[in-house]
Amino acid sequence: MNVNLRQLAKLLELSPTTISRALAGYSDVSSKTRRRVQDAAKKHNYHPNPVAQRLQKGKTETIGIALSASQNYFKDTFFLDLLAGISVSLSKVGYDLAISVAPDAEHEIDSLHRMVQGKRVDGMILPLTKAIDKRISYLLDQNFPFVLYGRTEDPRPHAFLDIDGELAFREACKSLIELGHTRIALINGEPEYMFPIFCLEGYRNGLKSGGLPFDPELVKEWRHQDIQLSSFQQTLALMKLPQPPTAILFHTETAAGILQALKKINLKVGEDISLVGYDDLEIAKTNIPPLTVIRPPGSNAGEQLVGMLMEVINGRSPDELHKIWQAEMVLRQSTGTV
Amino acid sequence: MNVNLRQLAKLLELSPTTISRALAGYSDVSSKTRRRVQDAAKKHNYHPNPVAQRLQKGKTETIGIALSASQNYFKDTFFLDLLAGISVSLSKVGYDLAISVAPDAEHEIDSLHRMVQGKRVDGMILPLTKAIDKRISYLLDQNFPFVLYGRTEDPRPHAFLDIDGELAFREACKSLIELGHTRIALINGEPEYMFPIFCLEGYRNGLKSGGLPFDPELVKEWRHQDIQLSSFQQTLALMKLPQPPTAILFHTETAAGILQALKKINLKVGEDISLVGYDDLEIAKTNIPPLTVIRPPGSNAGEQLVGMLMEVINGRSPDELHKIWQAEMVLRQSTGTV
DNA sequence: TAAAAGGCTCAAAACGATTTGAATAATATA
DNA sequence: TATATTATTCAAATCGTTTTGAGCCTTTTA
Repeated sequence: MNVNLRQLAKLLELSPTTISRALAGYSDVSSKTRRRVQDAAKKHNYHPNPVAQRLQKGKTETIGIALSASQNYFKDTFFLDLLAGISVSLSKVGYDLAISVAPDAEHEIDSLHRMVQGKRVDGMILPLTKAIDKRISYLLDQNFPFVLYGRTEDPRPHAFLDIDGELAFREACKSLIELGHTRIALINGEPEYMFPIFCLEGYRNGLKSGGLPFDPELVKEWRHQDIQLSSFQQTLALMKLPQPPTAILFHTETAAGILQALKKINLKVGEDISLVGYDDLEIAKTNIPPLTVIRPPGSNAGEQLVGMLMEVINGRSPDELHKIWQAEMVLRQSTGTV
Repeated sequence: MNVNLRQLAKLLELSPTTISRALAGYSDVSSKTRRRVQDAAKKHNYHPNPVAQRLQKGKTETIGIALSASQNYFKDTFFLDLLAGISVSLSKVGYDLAISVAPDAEHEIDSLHRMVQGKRVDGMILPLTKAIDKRISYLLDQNFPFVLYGRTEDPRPHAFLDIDGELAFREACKSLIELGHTRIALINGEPEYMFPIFCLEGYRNGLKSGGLPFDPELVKEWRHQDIQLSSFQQTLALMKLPQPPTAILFHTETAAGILQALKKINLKVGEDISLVGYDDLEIAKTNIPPLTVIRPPGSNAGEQLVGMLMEVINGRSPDELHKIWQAEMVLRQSTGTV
């Protein structure tokens, strides 16, 4: 059905060289010939075979994303939106997206290795970074192009895009202090991941700038194996303290558990207790009352990551490829004065 | 760093042919030579370049999965588990998984087309099937290998794996009838998708076998753009009926909205009203009370799909490649007698 | 008018594997 | 001993592109 380069060349009584160069836009093809080639290509539905192109160019024109099924805190649309952004940006530059999902944390490196060592991709995108992340050290050791969505503690230069969690939680904390809150709790993610580390830092800085003491009792963690259950339990634990908090900072993926706990002990959100979540998931908008959140700039992270990765692949030094985006507060009815 | 076939051949003073055949396990290589080749391959970290193999073999050794970002009802772990199953099974047979996420429904076909027409994959896996599905007709028109996770109305033969939604909802309905319920509601997905169609059918059959009339007022639909909001509203609408239901069948992804609505009107789950959800998501286990659900056989769907697709790719007629799996009921505390 | 400069086009050599068909060496058969 | 078999190995062709380096016409320039 589909013609290849040689056949098209024969049809037009031209050499494969000329066809290839005409379609690739080289200036040493006369515009008459180019037109003729383009028309014929369209008519006969000619598309260069990507596998052959890859072999010749020595590039796979594929980038990889490695996930672990245990990282199940990709909630709601977040993950698919990111993937869509990456996917669309890649197809614009003719690249494919290969995805490898390890069944568990132990196989993370194996699947990375398969992609990298097996020359299946030209570069990698890594979301959900940890402070100490084997995947990242592996890629750095191999000197393989990659870009992180998130940060890590490895000091070697590398490209990354991240949301400023410190700023986000600092500002959220400040705004609660301005409303008069003095007992502000944080229900944080696991400190194994990098993002919660910044959240905690922002929270502490916010307290400090408002002249409030840091009370370790007011900081709890949820587990990502059972997000809702752990956040439910931690909320109950917080409210049982001798001096319970009047406001809670948290990650919106835990909202269902937190809200359930507050309901159980009959606390009215926005009146008895103030809530500020990070990330503007559906639950934040549809809950009654709707939740005040910190909204990360969402839609074009994928595009940005792809752009940065392309630069790394093309040899740009990753030292310069750092981006930190700011989130903004969206005030709704879950916050109020004390 | 990495050697290629020719270099390894030179190193061993053998021809590339012999190396290739030795590693591929041909019987016409002496076992002495084979051993020597294998050792050298390991020592020099030789891996055949997959791109070159693909060109020569005329296969991409890649299979594709096409999603749309608007299909945001991949909830929780369901999607990543499926992907993990697919990913692991594919890597066992040396295949890669290419993923393409269209930014919206309009671009679904474009991204499919890019994979198929551009010869980027050998076959496709399509989840979330619709009754009338452009993607499926496209693939059938092109006579391109694929397997569905779900069913469709297109009568042309094709391979699929599905969960028996009719049976699931029929049994759930029956069990509620046995508990004495006579007003049983269904909050269903959009009938554009195939699965809800079967759910409705099972619901009707369940009612019929229990001798109950079908009341259209008791059937509502949620929208997948705003799952929780729409299910919340539909639940309220149901309970405002002159004769409100005493039990609700639904899809567990809508549980948050439904539970919120019931709480708003102060109905006690498991006492004032019985609930049965389809799918055993985290919320079903952590809710108070935990929800009775219909649990689909989850873990190895990906493996099954890959196996079926490989058969289709290898020329097996898709007529025989149909699998329908049964779900089982898990009784918890959200169901009770009237 | 001869030489230099452009404009176009193409043959051949990659890219890195697999496969086909033939050649060689070793062994068995007549 | 000569011939047929069998066991190994390899040279060359192939997959479908891109790129390099020439080559042939025209057109300018001196």
